[in-house]
Amino acid sequence: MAVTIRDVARRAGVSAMTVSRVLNGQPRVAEATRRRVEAAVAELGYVPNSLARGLGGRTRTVGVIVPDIANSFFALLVQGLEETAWRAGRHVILCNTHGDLVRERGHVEDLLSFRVEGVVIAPVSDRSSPEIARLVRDGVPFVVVDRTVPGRQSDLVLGDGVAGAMQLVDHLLSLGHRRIAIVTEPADVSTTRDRIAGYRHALEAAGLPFEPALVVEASAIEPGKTRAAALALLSRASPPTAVVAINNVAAVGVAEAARELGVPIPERLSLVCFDDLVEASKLQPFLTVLAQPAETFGTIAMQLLLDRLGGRVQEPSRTVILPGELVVRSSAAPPAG
Amino acid sequence: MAVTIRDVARRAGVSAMTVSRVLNGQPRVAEATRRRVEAAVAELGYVPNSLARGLGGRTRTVGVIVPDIANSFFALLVQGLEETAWRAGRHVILCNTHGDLVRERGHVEDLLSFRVEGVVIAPVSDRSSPEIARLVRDGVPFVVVDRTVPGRQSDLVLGDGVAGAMQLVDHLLSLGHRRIAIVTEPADVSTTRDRIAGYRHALEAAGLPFEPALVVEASAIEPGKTRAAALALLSRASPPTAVVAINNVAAVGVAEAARELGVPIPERLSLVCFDDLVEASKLQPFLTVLAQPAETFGTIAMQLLLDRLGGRVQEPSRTVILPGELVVRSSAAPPAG
DNA sequence: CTGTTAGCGCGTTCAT
DNA sequence: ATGAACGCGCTAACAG
Repeated sequence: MAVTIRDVARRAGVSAMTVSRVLNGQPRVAEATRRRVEAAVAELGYVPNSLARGLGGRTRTVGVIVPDIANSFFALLVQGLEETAWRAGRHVILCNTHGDLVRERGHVEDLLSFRVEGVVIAPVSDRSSPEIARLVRDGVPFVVVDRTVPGRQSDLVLGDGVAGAMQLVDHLLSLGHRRIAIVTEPADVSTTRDRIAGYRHALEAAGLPFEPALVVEASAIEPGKTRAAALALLSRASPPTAVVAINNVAAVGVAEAARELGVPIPERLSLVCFDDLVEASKLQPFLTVLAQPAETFGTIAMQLLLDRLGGRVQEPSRTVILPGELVVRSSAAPPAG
Repeated sequence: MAVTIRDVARRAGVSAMTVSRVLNGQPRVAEATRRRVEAAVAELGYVPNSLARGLGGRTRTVGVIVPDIANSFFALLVQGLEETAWRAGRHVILCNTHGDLVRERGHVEDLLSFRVEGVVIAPVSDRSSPEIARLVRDGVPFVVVDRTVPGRQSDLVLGDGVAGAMQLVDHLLSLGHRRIAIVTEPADVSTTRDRIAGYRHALEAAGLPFEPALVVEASAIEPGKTRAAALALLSRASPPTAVVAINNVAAVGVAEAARELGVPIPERLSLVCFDDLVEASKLQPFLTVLAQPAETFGTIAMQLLLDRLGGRVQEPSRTVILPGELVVRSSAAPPAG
């Protein structure tokens, strides 16, 4: 069916070996022969079989595992990853876990079976550890992004959750807020813990108590949960005057709940969050955020992986912490009354 | 290095063939043998080599080519594609073209070289035709989404650009607008033409002239172009009272330009567009849009492809037109004065 | 029920 | 400068 290297060889009147040499740009081929082969390749529309190639050598393929490609943070991340991989002649096998550990495990196995040269993974949670272990065991280089996994040494690309949360909280404090809640995700994700830690630290540094009752758990996977949590939070007897949302999904949930309850933002509730909503912000600058360079997360993560594939790395592991940027818009204002 | 089927065979005291049979769940294997093999597989952490498998048979791999993964429409599309592929035991090789024909061509070749079983492509433009031809020639099944390509018969999943634009324009007309512009993209994309056609048709049906001067070309690839075009449009002596943006990117560009010029929306300019900005709309319901079921585009496109791979399709090609939904929010209002 | 043979398409020896 | 032979890991086809 498909045309093989032998078909090309026959057509050009040479051996398969010579065709292979031409294809791989090896030196010891007569110019005339090279031309004939190239002509044959073009005429036959020959495309080398990457599988056969990969069987013996490198597959020029990398795996990418993310929890939610529809989330703009991860979409941008993937964009950066794909772009960088492509520039290096690699292709990306994309795996979406939907935050499901079982699916993540399956995807790791599958990527292994495709003999990807490496993997970039934004793990589901701390419990992704066994999946990661699989990669270590098989000696497949990998880079972890956005969240860490306990007990695994690896290249890492992260945002600074502690510093970011502090900036956000400090901003709210400077506006005069004293009752600041945080709407989080499950604490088995390192990013969540870091951000909560920063939130707490900023509060305490300002001489304010850390009140566990103001830490409310939402979920990017179950949108209903976020809405319910936010609704409950805002309906309390003494609701917070400001909310730090742990990411854009949570922020959207809080905004929806506030609207539902007729609580205007920022007049009666200030709202800030991690991750910019790029399109929304251009449409109507509104949300005050700690913007993270999502696409850069991707380009750097892939670059770290490529470095390792190229064998030009001595360190056992490298960590890159990308600073976020506080972008002040109008969703946070001084508290009422 | 990696453990092979032979290692497993040795460990289980059987032949490679028997291991293969167990792995593929074939019937003619003694229960006891099966257990031993399964044990060996587990102990060795064996993962079958998909490349070797693919060399002889199916690769369980499909290619996905989109112009811009960072655009929420395509991110959702990809989400639908990946999810459906995964359910069918297939993996996705993701290719982002950035609207670049050269890159698209390269990607098609690469996907062919990986021997993907099929391809889902949102082509760059009409000029993607030769790339598509390549797929036809190699007999690789494919589905075209979101935009057509001239002269190519294939499965197709599209929105209804004509009807959608008519709904949008009718909405503006019903609000009393008579001077309605459309900010488009290059006309070598079928989707653009369809939407312009619908815009024109709705205008003429209302007895209004179609004025070429009110058709302004922007670009999702070059953001600067959109801004410049919108700026020029709104600065005219007699500017439009309403704008139909051909997609979310264009809408954002128009909103930015309006803000820059101090033109409030919807008070002095009504703005509507194709494609919802889901997060933005939940955050603050604002933009009146013709929402398209982006993720469904993906699930259906992949389903069409899988049907074809399964050989359970007789028709040479099938077309699915997905209706959009007019979602009225607050970015369009009756014209001033 | 299980093993042997052969070949998928390519690159890597080692010759010539 | 070019070619022949072998092997990568797996499975279909054919024994036994």
